[in-house]
Amino acid sequence: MGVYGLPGVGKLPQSYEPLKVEDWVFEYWRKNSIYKKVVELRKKGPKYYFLDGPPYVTNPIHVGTAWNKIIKDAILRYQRMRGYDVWDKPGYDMHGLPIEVQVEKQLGFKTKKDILKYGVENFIRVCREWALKNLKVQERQFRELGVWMDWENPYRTIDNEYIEATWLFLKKAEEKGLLYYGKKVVHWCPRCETVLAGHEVAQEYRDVSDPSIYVKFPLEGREESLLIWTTTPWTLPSNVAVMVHPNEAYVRARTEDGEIIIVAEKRVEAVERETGKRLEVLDRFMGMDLEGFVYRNPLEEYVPLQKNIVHQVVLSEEFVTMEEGTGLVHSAPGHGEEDFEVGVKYGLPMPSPVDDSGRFTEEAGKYAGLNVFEANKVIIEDLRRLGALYYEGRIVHKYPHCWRCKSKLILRLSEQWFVRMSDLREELVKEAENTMWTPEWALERRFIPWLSNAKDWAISRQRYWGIPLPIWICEEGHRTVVGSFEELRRLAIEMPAGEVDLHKPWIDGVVIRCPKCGKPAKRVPDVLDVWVDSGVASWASLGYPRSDEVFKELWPADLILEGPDQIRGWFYSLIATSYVTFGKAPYKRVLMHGWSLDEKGRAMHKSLGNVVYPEDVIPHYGRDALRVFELSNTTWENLKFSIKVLRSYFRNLSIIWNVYYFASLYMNLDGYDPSKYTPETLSKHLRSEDRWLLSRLQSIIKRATEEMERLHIFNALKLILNFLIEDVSRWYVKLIRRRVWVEPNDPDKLAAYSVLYRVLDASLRMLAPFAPFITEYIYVHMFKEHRQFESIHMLEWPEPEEKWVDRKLEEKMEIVKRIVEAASAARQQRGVKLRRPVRRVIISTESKEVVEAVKTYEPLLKDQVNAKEVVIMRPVEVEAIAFEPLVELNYSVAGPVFKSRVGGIAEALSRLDPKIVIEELERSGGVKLSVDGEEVTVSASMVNVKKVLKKHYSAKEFPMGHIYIDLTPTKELEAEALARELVRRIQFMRKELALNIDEYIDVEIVVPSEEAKELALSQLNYVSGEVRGREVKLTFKPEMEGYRRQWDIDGETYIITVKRLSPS
RNA sequence: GGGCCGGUAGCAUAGCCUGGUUAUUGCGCCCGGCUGAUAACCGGGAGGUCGUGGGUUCGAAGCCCACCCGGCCCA
Repeated sequence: MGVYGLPGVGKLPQSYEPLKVEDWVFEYWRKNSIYKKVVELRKKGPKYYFLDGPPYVTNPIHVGTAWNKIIKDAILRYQRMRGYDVWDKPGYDMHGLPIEVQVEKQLGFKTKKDILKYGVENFIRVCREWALKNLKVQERQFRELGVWMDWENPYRTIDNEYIEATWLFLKKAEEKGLLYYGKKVVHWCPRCETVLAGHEVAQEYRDVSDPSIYVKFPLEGREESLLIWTTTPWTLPSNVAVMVHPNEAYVRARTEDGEIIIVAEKRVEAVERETGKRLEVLDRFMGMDLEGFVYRNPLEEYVPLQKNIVHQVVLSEEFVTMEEGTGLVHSAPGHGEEDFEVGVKYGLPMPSPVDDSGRFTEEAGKYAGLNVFEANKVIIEDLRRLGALYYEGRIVHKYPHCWRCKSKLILRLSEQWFVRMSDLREELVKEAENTMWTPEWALERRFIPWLSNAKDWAISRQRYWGIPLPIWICEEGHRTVVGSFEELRRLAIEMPAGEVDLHKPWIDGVVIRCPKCGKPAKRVPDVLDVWVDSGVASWASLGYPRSDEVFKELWPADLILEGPDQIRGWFYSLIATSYVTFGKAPYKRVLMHGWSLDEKGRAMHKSLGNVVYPEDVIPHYGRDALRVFELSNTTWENLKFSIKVLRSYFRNLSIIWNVYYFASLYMNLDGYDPSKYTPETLSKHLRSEDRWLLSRLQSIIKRATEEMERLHIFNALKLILNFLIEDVSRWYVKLIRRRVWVEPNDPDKLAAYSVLYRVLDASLRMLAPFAPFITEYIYVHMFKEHRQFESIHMLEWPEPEEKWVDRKLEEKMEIVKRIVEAASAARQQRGVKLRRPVRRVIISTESKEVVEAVKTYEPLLKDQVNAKEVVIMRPVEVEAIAFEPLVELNYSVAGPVFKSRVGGIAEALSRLDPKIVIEELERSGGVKLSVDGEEVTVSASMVNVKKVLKKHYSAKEFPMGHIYIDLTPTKELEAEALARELVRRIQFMRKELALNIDEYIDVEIVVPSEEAKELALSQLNYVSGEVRGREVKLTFKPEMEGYRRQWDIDGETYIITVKRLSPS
């Protein structure tokens, strides 16, 4: 692409002010309907169905929610730049208990009865208003982040078409025989008075302190008792059995009180430890020997239902553990999931004498009317009085709570509607294996195990603000599941007047004719688990089944993308509903992102007060910095939200801004025309570093594209940022600075411009999906004139151009960088500034690569190390030039011979010219010295001859050799050094005067000495050229009027006066 | 109790799949430099039990085992 039109490059403001940039861009997008145009532009491209996971509309979004949508936005923008026609309908999850709870709180309700008093219709109206209000808040927040989705047309789970889509699922479940109404032990919230699904329960396990009691159940017709352990005394009135492990050893043991109890052998010690009571083991037998033993529940006299139950010992390998308790497990099938399974297996009775609000019913006799948790202590007291309590303690353990109202949950037998997911486990796993996940372990180690263990899905809730179950039941008990509104209309014999609203209470007014017997049928009162709502989104959001046009074209989704909580949430509910309905997974690809934590790595919680909202950071660093910070995080790892780190990304953006500002400044000044001067047209004038940068760009494009395709977007972003900052800003711009400072129309300069322009253009496009504001601003101000499009987001993601790839050149540059580093280290160790030119830099190496690299980049290297000459030598050659011999006395040999005179001899030796000493030694095997008037002869064995670096050399190692700098001073070098010092100070003063870059000045320099004057005079042309001086005078006394400053240069004082010429 | 992910300098991180010179980068700190992109930038330095312990190997940050800490999930 790239239809270049108008000449000239636009100019940017000097400093990056994110809020100004972003406000401007928002306004630009709005005024020019940019989003609509981008969508329109891609209409003909291949389809890309992205399915948005609907956020729950309770609270305003925080930086974690923001992260989710920002990742989505970056990927969608990328896909658009790749030419796809992206489906970007956002969604909102708007039903369910969380909203009901918040509304109840707002209205001051305590129980479900308050809702009935208030009126279901009114209550639902308030819930709807509440959801809509929050939707607006979230929508505004998402737009504020620069997220481009179809905000005008979101999918909402409360709309009639959407609701119908859930009906389809239930209809299919019914047709396939997967829907059933059954008794099951479920987690129940006594406050909300409804069942909760497994994934809802999972979210809220908290540490609580509960009783931990050991209870004796006397065996019928024997003297011993079974000892059981429980943390829920309130389930004892519902006990019907005790489970033991058939293949574990049990013992009869005498207690300190002389009673006999039965306990697992492996638990004896632990029980003794916890209760602090000794046990005397009498004999031992296997658990299976206990099967069928009958015992009495000590509470039977208080609890009428207990009287009709024959309590027995049953066997279970699965549920009896030797890890805790006594090895004998109290079993109440009405109040425990495992107990329930055993109850079914053995055909045990399943009392569950607890009502919806968690109070004991009449069946519980003495305890009727008591809240089960309050009943705990009453029951413990009763057991104590009856002599059945062996020990009472307390335990802190995890216990499930209601995820919305935080009440302690109870397990309770209840009749609910289920979808038989447990039958589909294997098929779901097979289907899931066909989907592609990033990271892979999320599929293999989290999702597949979850699917293989799928439980039947309790989809009914005894609540109000939800999708009413589309199930009607007639007097004969026949049930009809209605699959669409059309079908409902056909079957209805009574329908309320007014607008159709598939919520309660309107829908409850619909009476249908039973298709089986023709009798009237009424709807069951329950609503759907809200997870069904979002679960059907893959088709509901496409308007299916009311219309199948879009559905046929798009379904299944190309990508979904959510946090780890959705493995058993949405990732699951999507595939579950879809598999039941269509026998197929509704998505091809899943990207799982991490959890967002606070700076210290703790989860963000309202109660901890550590929640960060986008509004907290945007005013300081802007949206792009927030986005880039979040997008840089390894997507599937947790994001520690740190303002400090965010700030460093803001700085990165500032540097990038600076690069574009730099380019815009000079290109604009020179009227550079990027359509005329391109790397292709100036190919002959490209320097090695120009070709290097072009090659680097191709590598970056290639690798960034690969990373994007793998959904490793953080790697792509880091590559692009690093390229712009390290390669372009810190290296290339530094290299070309002098080239852009020459007068216009020099092809060498234009070549640099053409490369910089090419690189900045491609990089900006790659950065656009991540930082849409700053890139748009720069694009519109700097590049737009040469493009046919109004927005950078209408352009295409760059393609690598093979013709510019030169890996060798890139490798050679790495070597050059190492050399430059070593050279500046060598200067520094001798305190020689870079501004001071040196005679010669010698690179000592045996490596061919280094030789080639130096050859390729010689001018660059000379410039960067500021040397008159750069040469390569072999180590032996360097030795001859940069080293000189040094003769030292070998004390271990000379010491014993000369004793106390050794010090004087060493000194005398060091005063001699080493060359002569060596010659003498070679000739005669010894050298004569005169020490304190006495002549001594030092033999060859008494000295060490070494090679040391000459005084005027500094050396430093680099990975493939050594660098030697010849620092020998000369008049010319002195003069040049002084000139550069002067230039720098005059430039500084120009800057202080805020002169235009192209303005001319008069300069007067007061020099400290004749010598300095002479030096400066030889460089006067250079100085005036560099600082745009019309007239540059050297004097000994300040005379000229103007801006004056006194400077210290290497310990001498210079007074510089700068006079601005009247502006042209 | 079980599973998954993470643990690398004061802080934040790369490398781990596929073992191999002196462990990457940024922030901060110390010293120096540069200078018409400049509230930017460059060089040098200090700073590391690569969570701990064991194993495999000529060689382990990396592979294996156990444990500890953090986060998430399951029960």
